[in-house]
Amino acid sequence: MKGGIKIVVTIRDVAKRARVSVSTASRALNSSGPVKEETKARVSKAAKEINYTPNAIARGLVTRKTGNIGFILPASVKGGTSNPFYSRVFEGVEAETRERNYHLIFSILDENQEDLPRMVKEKRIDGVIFASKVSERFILQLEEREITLVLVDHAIEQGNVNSVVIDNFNGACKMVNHLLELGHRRIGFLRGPQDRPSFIQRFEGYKETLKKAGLKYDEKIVWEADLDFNDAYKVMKKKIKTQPFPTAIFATTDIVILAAAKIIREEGLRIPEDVSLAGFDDILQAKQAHPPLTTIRVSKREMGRIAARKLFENLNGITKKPSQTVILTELVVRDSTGPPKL
Amino acid sequence: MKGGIKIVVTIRDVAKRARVSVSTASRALNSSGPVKEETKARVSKAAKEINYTPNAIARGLVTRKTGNIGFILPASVKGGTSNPFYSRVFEGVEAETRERNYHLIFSILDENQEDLPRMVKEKRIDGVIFASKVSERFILQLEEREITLVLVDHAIEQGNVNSVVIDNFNGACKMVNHLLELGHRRIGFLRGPQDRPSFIQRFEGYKETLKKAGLKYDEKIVWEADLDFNDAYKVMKKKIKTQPFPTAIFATTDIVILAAAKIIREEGLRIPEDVSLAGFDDILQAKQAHPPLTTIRVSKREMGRIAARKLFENLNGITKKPSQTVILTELVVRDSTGPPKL
DNA sequence: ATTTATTATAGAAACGTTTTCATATTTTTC
DNA sequence: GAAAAATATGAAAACGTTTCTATAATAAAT
Repeated sequence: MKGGIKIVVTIRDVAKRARVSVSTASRALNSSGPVKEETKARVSKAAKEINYTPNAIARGLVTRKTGNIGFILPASVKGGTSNPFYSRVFEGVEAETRERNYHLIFSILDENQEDLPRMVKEKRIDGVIFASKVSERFILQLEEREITLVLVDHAIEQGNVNSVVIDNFNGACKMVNHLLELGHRRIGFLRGPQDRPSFIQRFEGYKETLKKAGLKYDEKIVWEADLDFNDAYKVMKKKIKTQPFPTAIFATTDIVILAAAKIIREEGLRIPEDVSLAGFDDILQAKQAHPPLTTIRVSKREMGRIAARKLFENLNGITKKPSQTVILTELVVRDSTGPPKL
Repeated sequence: MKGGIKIVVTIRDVAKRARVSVSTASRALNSSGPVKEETKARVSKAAKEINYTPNAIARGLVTRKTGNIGFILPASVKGGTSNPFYSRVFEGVEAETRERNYHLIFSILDENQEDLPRMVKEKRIDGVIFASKVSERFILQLEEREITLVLVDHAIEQGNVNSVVIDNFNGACKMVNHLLELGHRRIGFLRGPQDRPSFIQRFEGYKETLKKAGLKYDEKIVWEADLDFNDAYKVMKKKIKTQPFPTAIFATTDIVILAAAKIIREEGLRIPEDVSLAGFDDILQAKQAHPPLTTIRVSKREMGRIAARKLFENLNGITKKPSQTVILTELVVRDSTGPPKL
């Protein structure tokens, strides 16, 4: 075995050993057609004895299924693989994929790339999960090729596309209500780039809730930051002098509020005594922070699982028409919010 | 095109259109054999016109190369996909993989699984990168199948295995020296599980440096914690009462020292005035923490890139014999360390 | 006991490439 | 200008499966 001759065990060897034809061996192994119990046993035994494993490539060629699915993350997502939100979504996808005996190809996509990723063009995958923003042109191209697609944390206006999205609007409402109940009347909002539906919705939730409470919307305390720590830090550094300063700040994202927390503490202000801070997503660090962060919990892992499940249901023809699943949120009150100073 | 008839463009179509045989078409497209400039141009043109993309599966069947590589993370790694260390390593692997036009299959491996992962058995990959701990039996099985392998953040005693490891020992020495220079004489160590070479080496670095400085090793202030936030938090909660308490604590990992920081702050102690804190790895959160963490920087992304590069060099026959690459570290002094109180 | 239906098996084609081998064409050499 | 060498092309085999079709063996029905 070690002696230089490379031995590749094929189904042909199994067939020979079990003294059946290749086709029966195949049928026996996959239970894909009639075969006598006795021979079936004989084939399985033979396969086990010579340690046979089917070659996925060869199989894929004829079945036109690869057993792989793709997970694509746009290059614009801050933090890439290390992004605390999407890495958890990915975790869910991975778990579901593994349980179903599929394999998972991961890829980062440059958005202004004209063409479909090679992954799909070369037919390496059966379906694909797309996280975050995708261009419509892209989706159209996928549809044309009849590649099953699921969007996660993003929905597309027109068209029937599978998607798993967050109930962003109500999540934001919950948080603002929480702050209102604590007695805050001057609540700032640190919003993300407004080119993504999720962030727009969160902002809408903020505005709407203020309005309902009869409070006027003050754009002096609505600031915009990119969704990474450094940028948010810079933005807050500029805005920290705003007068009158809000008694509470709510941010589109935990990351962003964490950056705010840093600068606020550096300025000698106390959280929540001087200013309450609230985030969205409930990433791991929210709980670990000091003080632990009040936030809106999103089941990121679950989102991934659901997206994957949706994909598999489509692949296996269980479902045919695309659907949108909305993930509900939960208010998690920790120590970064409290009543305002009098 | 939309009308139900599924059109699959194959090399046969290209050949027909360019009025050459399939074999010349193949040669032309891949520059894999002699073909007249003129016909080559004709073939390329034809291919472009009908929008031909080679089917990777079919190609893989004959070339016995898939163009995929695997990245495997043991299930025991805390945080899985979200682990702040390995997710960055993965990022490096991904980047390198993409640049080389390979694809990346990600998988989590249950360690006490007897058998090789399906990914390799079914020949879906050309080579594999293994992060963290791997069982020797596993490596042997891979060698037997002649699957190229690179270990990252782990080395194996016996045998010639490609690996990329950290200079853990010297990294730890640097940090302890830094603390000594600040004037600390009672330095605690929060170590990780001692079943992994990396963590043993870091611990050795700690002990050795103390010894060289003529300080005695006090096991009362050497504590062991699992490498996740919660466990470290629990451990520290128990040990916080230790008397006399160290004036500085060094931990195997940033995560662990971050957990320690939390409980220390909750106990009303100040960092670094009352106790200096130092970590290892320089994960993103180290810089973002309050106060920012003094730590040992490891180029995680670079580790991933190097590992991948090593793999590709082996796959392409550029290098034949396995080698070990040691990644050097760098002391990063931030605000969590300072001179001890008198 | 014969026909009919059912179940088992085998042979061959197909999947879309690359590669080997043989043949045809062109170029070089003497 | 013929022989030799180099270059260009095409036909067919191969990669390892699954699946289709045809035939053989068995069971059920008359």
